[in-house]
Amino acid sequence: MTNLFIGSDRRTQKETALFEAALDVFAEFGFRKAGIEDIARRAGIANGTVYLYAASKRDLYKRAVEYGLDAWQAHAAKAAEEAAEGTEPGRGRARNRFEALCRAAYSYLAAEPRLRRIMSRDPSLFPAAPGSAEGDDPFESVNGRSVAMLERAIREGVDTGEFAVEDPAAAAELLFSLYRVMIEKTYVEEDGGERKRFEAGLSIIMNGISARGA
Amino acid sequence: MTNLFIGSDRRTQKETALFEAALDVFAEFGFRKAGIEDIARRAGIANGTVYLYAASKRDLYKRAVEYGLDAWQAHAAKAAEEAAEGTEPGRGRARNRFEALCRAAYSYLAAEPRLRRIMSRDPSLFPAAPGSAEGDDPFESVNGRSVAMLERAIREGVDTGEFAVEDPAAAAELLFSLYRVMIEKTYVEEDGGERKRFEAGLSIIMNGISARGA
DNA sequence: CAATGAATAAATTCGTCATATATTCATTTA
DNA sequence: TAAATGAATATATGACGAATTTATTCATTG
Repeated sequence: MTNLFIGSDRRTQKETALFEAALDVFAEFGFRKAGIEDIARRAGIANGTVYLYAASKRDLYKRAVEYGLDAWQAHAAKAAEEAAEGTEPGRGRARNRFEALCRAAYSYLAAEPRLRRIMSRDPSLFPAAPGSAEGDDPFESVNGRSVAMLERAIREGVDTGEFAVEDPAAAAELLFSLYRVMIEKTYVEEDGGERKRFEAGLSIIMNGISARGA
Repeated sequence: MTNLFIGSDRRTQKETALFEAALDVFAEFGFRKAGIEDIARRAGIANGTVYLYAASKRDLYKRAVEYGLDAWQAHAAKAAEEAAEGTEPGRGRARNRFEALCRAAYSYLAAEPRLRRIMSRDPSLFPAAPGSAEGDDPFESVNGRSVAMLERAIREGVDTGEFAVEDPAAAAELLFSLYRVMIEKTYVEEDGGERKRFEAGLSIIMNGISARGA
């Protein structure tokens, strides 16, 4: 173990290149028609090297998508934190955090055609997609964290009196589902009205969870 | 194919029997594995008679589902009207109508496993389902009427000051989409928490569209 | 003349081979 | 000597025709 840092660093770089290439190829061709050879070439590694980072093509798909979802989530979480930082607790902080979370998540995806494409092709990526059963979500971990993030944001508002929601957990689940629809509407229709629909939806939701007196 | 629009009583009865049988079989086996012979037998008519009411198996599917959606919609519309009847305009009538509309639509589907099954099997039945494009909705007519019904209910509330919504058309579209999610969550998970999620969602929406002073 | 159901056309399944591509592993590299 | 390679191998996929099932038609019927 002469240089553990460089070793792990190189490994991470290679892994990143692999997942980026995988996202490109899976997005362009879908799971079936995507080729390991193509992915390996684009990542600048050999065919067999792929199997040092994933157990199978399916596993590579899962890891690459998880990598993409993680980046998306991290971006949204960061934006929410930054929005909350400038505000005093209770003085609209929960609203700011919640709204920033929604906006950042939405706009990040607008700039990530690969994830949109992949999710469009493969509805099973979302928990309650038709055909999937209870424990079926392959991204339970990421999606679960997203729902938890929403729930925390809502609870903060409820605690400070900014929000009035009877069941924050159920509300978070519902909003996550609603979020899926907005995404669908965005990538499926692409009629130029997405932004408007997003704003209309966000407005209703913000109003819907806000306490009357606030 | 003969004239499909001449509606004698016998024909209507036969048509109804055919569509009912078709809903049964399509729900049980899905479009592909459903057999015309099976449907005809259950409807008590001969094989060839089916083609007096539909141009093809695909057309029969479309007509049968449309028949089912029509019944669903009619039920919800009736419930909304009845709820509105007892209330003076402006004195909570819009709220009553809107809430009744949502509840009736939801509970009707809970009692109609065939429609749930069919929609579950065939996500393309809904306008913005993955894979479908702009003019792709085979049930544009029914779905369009549903959205219009929502929009009218919202506009009534806006006019009387009960609701505060910037863009009723966008809101109606959004709510219709949200409705799809509730349905998905209902028939996919069946974990006993549907009712709770429905109530949580309806509460946020009702609050979200309501005017602050109302 | 609406309705029928046997006749016909069309679609689907199944078995086989040919091709492509996912995966392994003996060898090389750094 | 652990990580990486890429040719070798196993597995999956696609193409094709025959066999079978199923959708659709239409001459006949009540």
